[in-house]
Amino acid sequence: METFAALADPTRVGIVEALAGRARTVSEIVELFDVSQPAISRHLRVLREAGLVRAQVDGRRRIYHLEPQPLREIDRWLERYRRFWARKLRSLEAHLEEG
Amino acid sequence: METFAALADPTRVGIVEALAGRARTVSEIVELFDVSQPAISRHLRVLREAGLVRAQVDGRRRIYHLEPQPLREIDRWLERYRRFWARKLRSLEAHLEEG
DNA sequence: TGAATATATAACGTATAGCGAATATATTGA
DNA sequence: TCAATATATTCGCTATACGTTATATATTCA
Repeated sequence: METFAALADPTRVGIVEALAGRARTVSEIVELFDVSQPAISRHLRVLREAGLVRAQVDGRRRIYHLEPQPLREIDRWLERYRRFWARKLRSLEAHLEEG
Repeated sequence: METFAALADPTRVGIVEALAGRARTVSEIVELFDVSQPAISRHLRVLREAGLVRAQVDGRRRIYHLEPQPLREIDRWLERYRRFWARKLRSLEAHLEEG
């Protein structure tokens, strides 16, 4: 899953979180982080290639939007593991009742 | 989230998936992939440090188990984004009805 | 005890990631 | 048209990731 690699960098996770609030231009995103504009553009490229964001061209600006599909795929991947923590919770409960 | 970085490598995702079936020794895991035993041990270390697996010592063997907690944190992180794809689905439905 | 087994670590090479500075490419507006 | 603005790309650097081979550390068992 390329999505995990795209989210492996904390700045990129921050960008995704910022775009969850609302769409933003590159300049707006640059203001949020303590890295240069080229570095942000590179992060945006990685996110774009992973399908996590989309750029809407508006004159000389690019308005970046969140694309939830890859996150949804992670959600589906996690399905298999939900029973694991359900089991953990049950055994924790059993332990508490017993103690 | 360190978990994303731990899952950024396909071999490590494969190990997590294998351990979802059942706990396994290092040798068993090595058999599943086309990389050397030291490479697997390194991947296991990354997964261990991210809290995704736990090693139970059994003589000279280590039995690796899945630890679901970090995956559960991803699940909770995704919570915020669920409304995004719900919205997308609604607008898709609206589009279909209209068309 | 000593050979075999299971796993981890060390050492080293190469590829890739991430950064800033400089530069290229559009686009806007005076 | 030309300067300013917005963004992307290139370049060069350093750090880190991942792989293999070699080796270290336990542990088992004949």
